[in-house]
Amino acid sequence: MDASLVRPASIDDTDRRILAAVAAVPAGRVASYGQVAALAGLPRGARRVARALRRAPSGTALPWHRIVGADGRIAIPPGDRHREIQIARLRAEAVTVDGGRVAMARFRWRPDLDAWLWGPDRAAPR
DNA sequence: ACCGTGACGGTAT
DNA sequence: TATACCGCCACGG
Repeated sequence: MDASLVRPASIDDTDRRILAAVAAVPAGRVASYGQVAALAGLPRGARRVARALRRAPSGTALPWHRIVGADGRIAIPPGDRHREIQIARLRAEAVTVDGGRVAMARFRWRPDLDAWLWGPDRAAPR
């Protein structure tokens, strides 16, 4: 058997770490591509994160919509329907999106702060 | 192997 | 705050 048929080279272990990091972002908060990369152990892997999400199946349960640019911008280019989907999903979680961007000072995920406010293993507040 | 491109990011202006 | 550059990394022609 060709392992590539079961575990395509297009989705390696690095991608798995990236997806795991994305899955860790709680509802109502957002993380930047670079932040996710750092969590996945890829200091300069922001673009790698973007690639992983771009390739993820559109029906995935992954909270990919919680990932935005470091400055809060919705990074998906206009014209791609996923851009509107992301905005709608964020708003559904009470995350404000103005002028195509999220106020990072208010919605950026801070794992340490959440732990301090709510304790471990608990969803973040809005 | 070369080169353009991008769901990026940090710095300078 | 916005724009311009440039470094970075992987992909595809």
